[in-house]
Amino acid sequence: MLPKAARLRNRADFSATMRGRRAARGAVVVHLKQGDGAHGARAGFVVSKAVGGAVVRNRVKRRLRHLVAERLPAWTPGTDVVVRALPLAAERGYAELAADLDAAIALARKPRERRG
RNA sequence: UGAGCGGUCCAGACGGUCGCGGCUUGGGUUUUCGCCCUUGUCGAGGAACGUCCGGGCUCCAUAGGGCAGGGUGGUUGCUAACGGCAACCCGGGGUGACCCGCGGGAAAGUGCCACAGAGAACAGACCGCCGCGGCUCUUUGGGGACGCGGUAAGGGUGAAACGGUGGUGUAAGAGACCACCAGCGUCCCGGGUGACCGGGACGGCUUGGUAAACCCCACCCGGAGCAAGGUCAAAAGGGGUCUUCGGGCCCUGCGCGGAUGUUCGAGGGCUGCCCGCCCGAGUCCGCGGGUGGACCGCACGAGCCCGUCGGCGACGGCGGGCCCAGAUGGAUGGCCGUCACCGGUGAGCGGCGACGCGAUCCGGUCACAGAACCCGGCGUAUCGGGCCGCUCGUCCA
RNA sequence: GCUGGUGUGGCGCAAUUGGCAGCGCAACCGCCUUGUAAGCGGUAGGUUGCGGGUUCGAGUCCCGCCACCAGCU
Repeated sequence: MLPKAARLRNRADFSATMRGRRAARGAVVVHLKQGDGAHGARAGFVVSKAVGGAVVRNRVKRRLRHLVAERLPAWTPGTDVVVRALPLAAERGYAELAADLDAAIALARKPRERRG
């Protein structure tokens, strides 16, 4: 899973990352912010009460942590990511969550064309 | 063999692999903090849940008195304590094993009892029954409506109608009187620690329900909560002093403004009021600012397991063994295999049949649910399974 | 961790000391209008969040749950 150093651990880091690029796919919303590279890539998770009880929330969080841990080494240092789970995530299996996460990250990384 | 009652235990198992958190062995690196590799070990529940009670612990003063307020409510025990548990008593349910009960007081007082009904709380004459009176009808037996009075045995209303049955009595009736029964009160005898139980004597013939209405009685209750509380660090500003004017050292612990106060005592603590007591030089309001970190508390405890003794039991004594989560954006997990279990499929086998057994393959691991200071309970949620004891019925011997 | 509140027709709200569960809007039907709206008349719609208990009788009183909302530290 994720060692302590690879996790976002305070409110300031979270809100900074949340202000970055956002993309949603399936059951997850990904916030991505490219930092200066002073530290390695880091990730944080937000699973609200709307997703379910404590057992469900923990299960969703653990699956997401495993998924992110597999992908984290590929990211450039300084990348901060916050993964938010939507209520739909409670019914998603491991493979489905993986697909959602990959799609959302790809979308967030792609330079978005300016609208309007 | 069918139906049921009570209790108790489990909460998929094993292996592989990749990981996470705590403690730890050895090594590397680094001025330290730390980081990396490595060794070993531990890592969710019976409800961890809801937060309905009780305690430990910490601070408030060592936790005081009275009133108010709140809680509990059969008895005897168990316990650190409880609103919990055990046994027993009483009442109710069940053929039974057994289950259910906020189960003190209604002759201390106050309140309430809608609608219906004649009358609803020191009762009450609507119908009926009975007597008397005049009137009237008459087939001369008697009938009818009316008035006055008697009557609580019958009808009807209601959740509830002021004891029940039988007799005496009477115009008809009535505890008016009598016998038995039920119930109440007082006293006595026996049993039990006690709630209470069994028996007897006497007394008015009889007193409704509601206290989860106010209330009375007995007993219990100080407040807040680990964000308790403590240690350290950091911080802005102010004052003093030295100065080579760069700054150094010491004290205080944010600054500014306002109000009030220093044995003529503010303010605070003991939740509200009174008393009593204690601390006592600050306290309150407005505006603006700083830090919002680390460690301790924090996991050896009313601890768990085994044996034995006492007790009907809850539980307790003794002996031995064991160490068993400690995170802080919050660890305890992901994937794979085998077995087991469950659901589906149903080759085939047994049987006249209903049906039973069941290869193979597919899917699932699951119900309720996640520690956050710690315990004892209660309540609630829940897929199933194992074991023990007991009851009632049926069949066979 | 602690504390308080709410739950009643589809929606918003009432209900005196416990005594027939109501009101407005909405819905449906009819009238009015050339038609619609407004207006008028009528109709239906309720496990009072759930489960127990006290009582003759519970939306109301007591106990236990469920959901939602708010506050304090």
